[in-house]
Order: sequence, then structure tokens, then C-alpha cells
Amino acid sequence: MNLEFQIKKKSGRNFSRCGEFCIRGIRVETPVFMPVGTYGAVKSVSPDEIYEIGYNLILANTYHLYLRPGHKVVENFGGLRGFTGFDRLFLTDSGGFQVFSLAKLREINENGVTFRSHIDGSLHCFTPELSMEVQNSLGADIIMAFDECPPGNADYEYVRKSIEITYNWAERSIEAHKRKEDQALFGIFQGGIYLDLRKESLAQITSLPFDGFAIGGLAVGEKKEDAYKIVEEMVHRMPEDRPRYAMGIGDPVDLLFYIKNGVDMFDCVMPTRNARNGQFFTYNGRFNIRNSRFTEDRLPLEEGCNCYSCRRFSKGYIRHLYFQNEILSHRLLTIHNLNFYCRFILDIKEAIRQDRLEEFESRFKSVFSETEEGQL
RNA sequence: GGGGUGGUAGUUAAGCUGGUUUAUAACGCCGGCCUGUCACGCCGGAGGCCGCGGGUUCGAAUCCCGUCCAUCCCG
Repeated sequence: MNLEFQIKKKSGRNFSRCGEFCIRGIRVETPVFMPVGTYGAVKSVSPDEIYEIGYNLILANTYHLYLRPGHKVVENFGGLRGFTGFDRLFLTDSGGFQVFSLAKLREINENGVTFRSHIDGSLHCFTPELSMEVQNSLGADIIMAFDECPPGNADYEYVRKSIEITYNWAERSIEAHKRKEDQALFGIFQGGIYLDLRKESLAQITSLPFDGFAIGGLAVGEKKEDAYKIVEEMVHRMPEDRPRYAMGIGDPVDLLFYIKNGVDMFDCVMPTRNARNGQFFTYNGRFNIRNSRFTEDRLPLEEGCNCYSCRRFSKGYIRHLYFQNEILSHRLLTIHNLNFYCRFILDIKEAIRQDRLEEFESRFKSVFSETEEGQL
């Protein structure tokens, strides 16, 4: 396809922008945050709830769905849409990152990567061709090219080789991907914390006809200042007329920084995984429901929040549910966190439209990051 | 009344044929972490006059005596 991406508003003071793209008639406004639904479900909440909270684009994982239940099974159900009932949009990860972060005994060569499943230890080989085939079977709306994601502490020589491989795999991904009407294909550039390799990789990947571009290999163990430096130097060099996607990024303070530098799309497990570990996000900072000071707290997770959890339940009750291992606590915390992220992105968009993102950022950070005691 | 068994962190237990310098563990409690999800996960911390009182010994949660409590069996 030829993904139409329109920029509606550009800041005059930084690289931030508001835009939108449309796939199968479903409009996505950017900046956009995508919740992660690894196995075709955002853990603990239903597709309807996801949509009602305000999301119409979620990420699902090629690697996981390939292992279970198998991409052919999903295909026979009519792809992820038919399988899950989430009648909106899916972006699928290529599997490259999972092989890096989950699989044991991986061996990378030009052809692809062989690894052992984290589930049963069985041997598999992923290639760009297979990744495209799997993502096609899954019926993803946005498909990611197969890349190699080096760890944050990888040395120069290793990363130099990895960008060559990533380039080779990007070309093969395009070749192997049978273009469908309503299916976008995004490329990913790498380069670790090395600016020259980043520039080289970006040039290589953007020479190919992708519908959008992602900056990969960030928040994978490198120092935060190194990541920030790369973002500052690189994002504004990414093609302006295509969506820019920062993979795996999701700390709220990071989101602001990345958006300010021109990123349009994000995905992250943070709101959902952290919810299941007791953490909830508010404009006053992040808190853990396990803390004993919430035992008798009759107030909602965040005062003024209009989400289902906050309309109906107190922190004291949710804390009780958490400690009794009641599934409901995971649901309520997840719903709230997803709602917070949604609200946060909406506020950011509004700030961009008014060209007040920097003020918004400093105000947000002054409260969110400084929270110590009794701010609720 | 006689006999058996047991009393060790908040809880449940291990250690108990005497001897490593800070008496273990699990759960609970307190706190931290989580960035393209092996994730109801991971890491750390606090907490014990080893029922009580004597005795033996260089040394006792461990052996002996007494005592209290719990529990079971027999009268």
C-alpha cells in the first residue's frame, strides 16, 4: 500500500508534530501509544475495554504467536481480527527483538537466526522471509521488517555488523512481503549508541520503500543519556513525511522527550506489566498499591480520573484485592494505567496544537518525577 | 490421677544422637525495580530472651530435673 500520513500540526519550537494515518478506514491520530497484546490480548482486559478506553491500534507479537498457537491457526480464524474479535488495527513486531530478549542459544548469521523456544526449548530458525510470512498470516495492518537488535552494551564492531545484517534483512523483508491493499510495512534502523552507525543505518533503511520508519535498539540496557543523545541527533533526520516509531519506549517522561524530538508512535508493556505488579500512574507520579499507606485509603487511584476503576473503587479495596491475588486488581490497575496513558497522549497532542509542549513537559515533570510523599 | 506427643520469627515448620563467627526456610509484613512482555514477576529489608525456671558442661534450641501451656490415649 501507500500509507497516507498527514501532518496536521507542526511545532515551531521543536520537532513535535500531530498527524494521522488511515488503514482500512480506521483513522489513527499521532502521536499514538500502542498497548502490547503479546498473545493477541492485552493482558487482563478485553478487546472491547481496550477500544472503550480509547485505543484502536495494538501491538501483537510475531514470535509468541508463531510458537503458540501457530500463525496458521490464527490465519484460519481470519487473522488476528477474526481470532481476537478486536476489530480495529494490529501492528505486529517482527520477532527480532524477542529472539534477542527471550530466546536462548541464539545464533545469528546472514541468513537468519536460529534459537531455542523459551517455552519448550525446541529449535527454530527465523528469517526475514519467515517473519513476513508469519506476519502476513496474522493479518497485521502494520508489519515490521525483520531486524537484529543488539543489546545496549554491544561494542562498536558488533553493532557495525548488526546494521549490515539489518539492512540485508530489510531488503529481503520488502522482497518477501507480498504487498496487500491495506497493509503497511515499516523498516527499522539500528546502530546502538554509535552516532555514525546510526546515520549509516538510517540512510540504508530509508533508501528502501517503507511506509514508515522505526528507531530500534533503544531502552535495551544502554545509559539513558546515550539513548537521549541518539534520539536528539537521529529522529529529526528520519523522513518527515512518514510515521516515526520508537519501539519499546513507554516511560512517560521518555514519551515526552521522544515526542518533542519528532517521534509519532510508541509501544510499551509499562502500563500493563507494571499494573500487574502493583504500580499505577498518575499526574502526581507513580505509586505502588502494595504500599501500606493505602490500606485505609478511600480515594480512587487518581482523583479526577474518569476511568472505570477510579469511578467505582478505592485504593484500599484495590490494595486488598491485590494482596488476595484477585484477578480484579490486575484488571482495575491495567484499566487505569491504560486510561492514564491515553489521557497523557491526548494532553500532549493538545499541547502540541497550542505549541506549548515545553511548558507542558516542565510542568508534568516537576510533579511526576519529584513525587516523594503524600502527593496524592 | 497415669502415660504419649508437641511448645523455635506474625504463621507453619526445619534444626534437636550438644560445638562454625550473625539459629534456617516458606508464607506473611515493609520497601524498591519493571521501556519492540519467559512477567499475578524480580530484588532487597525488618522481624526470634529457641514456653518458663534451674542444672550438667569449656560450650545447650539441642542432654537432665522441675514447672506451665496445648493436644491425644488410658483410668
